[in-house]
Amino acid sequence: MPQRALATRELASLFGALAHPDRVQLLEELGSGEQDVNSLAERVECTSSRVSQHLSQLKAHRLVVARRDGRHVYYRLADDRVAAWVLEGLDFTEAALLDPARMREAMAQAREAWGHAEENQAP
Amino acid sequence: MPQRALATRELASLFGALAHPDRVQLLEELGSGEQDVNSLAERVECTSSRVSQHLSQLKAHRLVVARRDGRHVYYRLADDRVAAWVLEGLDFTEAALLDPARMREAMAQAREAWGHAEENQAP
DNA sequence: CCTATATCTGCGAATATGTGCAGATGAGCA
DNA sequence: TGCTCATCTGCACATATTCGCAGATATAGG
Repeated sequence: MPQRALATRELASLFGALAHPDRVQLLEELGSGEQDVNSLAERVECTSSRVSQHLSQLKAHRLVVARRDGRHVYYRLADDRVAAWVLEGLDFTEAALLDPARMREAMAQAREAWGHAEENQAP
Repeated sequence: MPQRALATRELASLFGALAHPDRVQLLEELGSGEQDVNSLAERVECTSSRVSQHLSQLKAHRLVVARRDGRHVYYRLADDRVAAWVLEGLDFTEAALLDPARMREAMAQAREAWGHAEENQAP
């Protein structure tokens, strides 16, 4: 049954489109309503060029849709169900972070990525 | 609020762990019960070495847990809720594949990956 | 037409991920 | 102990992603 294999492959591809902190954050931001590229760029603190590229990926996977108004392009979540499903993952991750080992690991990776230390939560 | 940023980063990392067809298929296979590495290797048609590596990644993200029995290591889904959440994505993907454009694209990628043509569905 | 703003795209370098293979580890059995 | 099977790990190479930047397109207003 190639149909099932195709769906598996497609699902992995969808996960790939979500496998970047900026893109996850973009979906989070769009959860509270549509925004244009520049606003989003300020929120996630990176160039509008990169945000545009990220949004292209999300759009290619039907996660967001674009609407042009004048010189601005406003993006919003394409499908509430899919968006809810994606953001539901945040619950799992927050729960997972309650595990001290995983929390330490996540913080270590975050430090490495951000280049500075965060305040400690629990000793 | 670094807590939210950590969760975002962690969620992206989780998506990264799922962003491979073999790993998605492994979770699908484990949905019907625990299996050892060799059985899984036969199912996904790749070496046990690679399957072992994939399972390590899934285990690092608490998606599966391992149980040793003699010389065999049996893996199973770690959390039914998370597993259900992951596999719920298959519904969205299958629905997305009903879109002709995306279906063609997915089939093109699949052909490229598998190195041979599948039968056509609709002209 | 020309300029300015907003967004998108192309390109090369840095980085991450996947792959295959050789060999290590661990468990059972003679 | 030595042998074998099942699984895991380390290393080198191939491939894919990300990043920053330079420049292309699109739109509004003079």
